[in-house]
Amino acid sequence: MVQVVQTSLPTTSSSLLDGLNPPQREAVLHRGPALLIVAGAGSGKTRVLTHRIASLLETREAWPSQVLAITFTNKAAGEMRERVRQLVGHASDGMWISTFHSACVRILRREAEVFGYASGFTIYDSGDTRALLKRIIKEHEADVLGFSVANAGARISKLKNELVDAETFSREVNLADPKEAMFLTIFREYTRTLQAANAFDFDDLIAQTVYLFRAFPHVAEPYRRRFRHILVDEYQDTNHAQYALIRELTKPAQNLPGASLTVVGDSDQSIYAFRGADIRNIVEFEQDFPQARVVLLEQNYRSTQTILDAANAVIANNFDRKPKNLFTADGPGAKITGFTGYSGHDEAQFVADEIEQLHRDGTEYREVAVFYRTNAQTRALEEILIRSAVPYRILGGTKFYERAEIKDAMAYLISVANPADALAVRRILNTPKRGIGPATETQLASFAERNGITFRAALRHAKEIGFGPKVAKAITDLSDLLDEATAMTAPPEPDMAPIPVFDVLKLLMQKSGYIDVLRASRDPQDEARMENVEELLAVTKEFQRNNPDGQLIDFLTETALVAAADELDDSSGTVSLMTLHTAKGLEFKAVFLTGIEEDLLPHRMSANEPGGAAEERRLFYVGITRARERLYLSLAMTRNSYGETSVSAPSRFLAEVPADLIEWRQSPGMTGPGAGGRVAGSLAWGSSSASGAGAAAERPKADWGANRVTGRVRDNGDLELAPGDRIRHDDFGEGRVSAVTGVAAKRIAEVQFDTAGRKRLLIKVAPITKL
DNA sequence: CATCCCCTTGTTTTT
DNA sequence: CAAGGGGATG
Repeated sequence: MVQVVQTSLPTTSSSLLDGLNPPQREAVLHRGPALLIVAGAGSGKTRVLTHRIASLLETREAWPSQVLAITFTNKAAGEMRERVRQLVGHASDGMWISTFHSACVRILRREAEVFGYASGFTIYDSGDTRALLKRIIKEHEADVLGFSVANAGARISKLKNELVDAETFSREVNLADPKEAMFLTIFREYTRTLQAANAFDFDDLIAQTVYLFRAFPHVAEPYRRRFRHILVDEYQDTNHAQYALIRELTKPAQNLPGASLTVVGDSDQSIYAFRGADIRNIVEFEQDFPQARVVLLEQNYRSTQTILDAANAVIANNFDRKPKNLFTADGPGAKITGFTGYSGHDEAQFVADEIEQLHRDGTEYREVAVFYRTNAQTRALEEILIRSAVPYRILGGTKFYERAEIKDAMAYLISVANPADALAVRRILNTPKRGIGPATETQLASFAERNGITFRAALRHAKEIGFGPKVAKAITDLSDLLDEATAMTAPPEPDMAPIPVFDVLKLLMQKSGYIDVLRASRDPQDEARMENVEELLAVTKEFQRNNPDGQLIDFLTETALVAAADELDDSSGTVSLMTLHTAKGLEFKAVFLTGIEEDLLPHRMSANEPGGAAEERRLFYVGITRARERLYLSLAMTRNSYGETSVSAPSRFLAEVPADLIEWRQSPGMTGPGAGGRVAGSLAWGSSSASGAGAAAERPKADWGANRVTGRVRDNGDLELAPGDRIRHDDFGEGRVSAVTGVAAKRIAEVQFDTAGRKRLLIKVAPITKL
């Protein structure tokens, strides 16, 4: 096919192509309806995408406003915007560079009225969804049929990602099956409640946008006309709803061909099947878009060849994939370090010690990351990192916005922004305690239902319902407070500027008595809660600084859509801990992959599912390819879970890493007789590990025997230590203090142990005694 | 209506 | 081992 368009346009300047390899250049320069960039890990895809956008602008093929770029996380979006700005200056401001979810919220807020929603809708997070489902399941006693919040929620989510809503489902369901009938009831009620609350859950954001475009073509039309160039990153992780959205947006508009679509992805990094990601979206891209061009990026600019060799060898075990081989022009680099601990704590101690070694050798803490398969594994790591005085940060996990006090504060704001949201109002009804119990709540709810008004509105009628004077006053006070806050956000005079979110939240927290209750409490945990509320206030201030015109609803949108990886602060001088899933798209100089054991990686829940093991292998692959220079693989012989210690076995994936790439500090084969007793027999290895075990056997056993670590935590109060003091450590034996740094609770002793080497210990919590 | 205590229950990843 | 629910008590 002749690309007439291309030759008639000015060409992209050489500066945009400088330093790009031939396939990268092709990916920047190709013009046509559809382009698939198969980008292996670390192959410079962000560079290609940003240069492609800059090229489109430079040749005047596109206005900034015609560009829609979709990334996986807000952090990635911010990064891309920044890099585009460096290339084209403030022209980047007019582009939409965001996640699927943010883009859809933006569209929905604009168009909500078209299909019966108000623009101030609430976004329900997984916690809200859980609470709602819990209530519905309890109400219908659905638990006796085997329904749980988890399984019902997962199923609803799955259906929504397939664009099946409750009514569509009702047409295909077999009502003779009581379980199916019950599920339909749950699904319907869940949908109905969300609708009544003027709320969308995460899945709705995508699915409802698709529905909106399909049901109201005149709404879709302006978006189709506007976005002429659509670019989607991490395409391998799109689900059906997201795919459908892209299809809707790339449909021809009146007198206009469909937008040009560029997708970037790597099917070897598809790790979100559980969330509905459909690997077929990328595998069948060429059938979907018959005129598609495919460009392959295989040269890696991130990792050493050793790391790439390991990654290539592991992923080669997945069948039905297109062969792909990552390579680098840089050297082989250091070998991969392997370590087998006796326990999760022992493994964690290895990680802590090794991080300290890296740090002494000049690697900054923020260049180091520790990955794991499940959040539960953070416990042991945290304990030891604290004790070893290694500064760290956990991404994801119990997130800031999931803490009860933060959810409370947010519920106050939501009650103001979206009075239809009964869940939010009910949450704050008796928080802080004002003597309004479940009975009162039920009465309010039924009053609202009888009179066809919202729960929020029912609060204004407390006197008519006939509560006692105390209860009625409590309700009226709350209602008045919410009214006062509402008036602040939506001033009666149109030319008056709305009051900043900070002041609204402060008013709500003060007048509701929330802050007073926390302050008066003797519970030490409430002190932390107080600090969290203050931190949230600081967040609102920061928000106002970044968005001078930002409304309450914008603040709520932003906070509802923060992802784990968004929290990563590159300037922080701390080690990053995160799950393998969160690690996608990131890179670090040194990476620790922990818990490389059967039942953990691959996880036992997915090992038996069809395609499960392959996806877990991709997860391992993603982890490996995050490392630039140093990669560590560790596992433990025993692991504590649910109060019990169980024996674990090395992951099948470990044997897929060529043995000559790993230098075992302590291999699974070595943790045998004398150390782990009978356990060793169950850890028998394939032949591939034999040489690894041999190489590491040079180290004296006593050395790592001293590294066995227990999981107790203690408090030494203000034990005084000075250089020269002799101490005894429960795990490391005796040693001499060589230095003391830090102050108060953060004093750190550097100790030269007689057998266990040099360690840094947080004096307050380390299991030590002065001799 | 609030608080305390016992019991059950659950074991993956998340926008 | 944890958190969360349910029941009994103040």
